[in-house]
Amino acid sequence: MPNNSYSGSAEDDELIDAVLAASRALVAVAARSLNELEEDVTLVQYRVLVELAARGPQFVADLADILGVIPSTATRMCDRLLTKGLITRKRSTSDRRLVKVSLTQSGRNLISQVTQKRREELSEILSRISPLEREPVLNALRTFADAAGTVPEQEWSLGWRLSAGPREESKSQ
Amino acid sequence: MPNNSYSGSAEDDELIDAVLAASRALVAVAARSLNELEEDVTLVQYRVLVELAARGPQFVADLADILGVIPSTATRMCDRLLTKGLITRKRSTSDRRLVKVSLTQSGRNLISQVTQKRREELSEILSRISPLEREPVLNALRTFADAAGTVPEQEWSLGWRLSAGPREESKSQ
DNA sequence: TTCCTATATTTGCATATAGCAAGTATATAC
DNA sequence: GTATATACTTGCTATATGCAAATATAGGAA
Repeated sequence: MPNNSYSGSAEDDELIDAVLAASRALVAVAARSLNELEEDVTLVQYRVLVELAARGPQFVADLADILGVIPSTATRMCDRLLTKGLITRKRSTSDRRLVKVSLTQSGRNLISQVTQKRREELSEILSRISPLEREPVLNALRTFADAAGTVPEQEWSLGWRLSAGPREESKSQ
Repeated sequence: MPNNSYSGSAEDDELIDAVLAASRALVAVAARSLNELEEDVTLVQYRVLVELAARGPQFVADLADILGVIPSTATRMCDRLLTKGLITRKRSTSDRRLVKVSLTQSGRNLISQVTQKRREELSEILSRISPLEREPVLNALRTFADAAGTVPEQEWSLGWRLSAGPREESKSQ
């Protein structure tokens, strides 16, 4: 073993599988929470709302940066959210080139509903982990995230999309 | 604390953040590994190749099931991968309705390259976790994944897409 | 055999997502 | 006051996706 840095192999694969499985589960949770609404929103659109909720109103270019997409994509994302009444667009008076994007009350409501649903589902999952293990699990996840977390925000454009197609009223799946 | 089942709140959010951060990091790793190839493949397309590599040649309908999409989507995914020379399509002689999809050598090579790159990056990350913690971290991730793992494969269509747009030769990011 | 039905895949159509390039409006610098 | 830079939008193209309809084939019934 010439390398002084860790260079596992089978263990790497196990780690990949473990994190992917965890992430998969979480995405599924988010997706289910979203699907249970009447409002028809994709996961990508939902993330836009989440960022607006977390950071407050943003200009289009900033929003694009946050999402890791180019401005034109952000513009069109906003077009769709505007149509759905989840955001508003307002041109700045001080600099009329800027357009500020804000959540509507409807958008905020949607966030709360999804958050609530997700919290319930998460509790479900956590209740299946023995109380003694909860804290260690959480710490371990943080340790991993920290070690890996040197990742610029841009780089995850992300891995959210569950359905890009037209509405899926039917929840046929 | 009236509830007998766990019903954390701030902790739920921390857990969500931890897992999402971890998953984000991993997706970024996969994406970087993919971007460093000359071959121009999206993460969604890559996943098709991965499943074919793991399970061997598949019929279109089975592939669709595995990926959690409807058959028409699988067909068109195959169209694109065929164009790129990464898979072959062959109509079954015993039942001429069936089409078997297989990896080409080129497709297999791509998988190995990405796997190699990913392994290197993962080792990078693991080397930043103290050796003593590695095992616990891995176990914790598995514990979480197991607890959450009641998720039907279909439900994660997944959360892979990093770029759906046209090629990104420029790697400008 | 012929016809009906079930199955496997493909194709047409619509929408969302995404990048690039060109266009528009506005601000700032010289 | 013109040139340049900035912020956003629009046109174009490609990927990803679902639904519905079309196509081809298989299998069973009359």
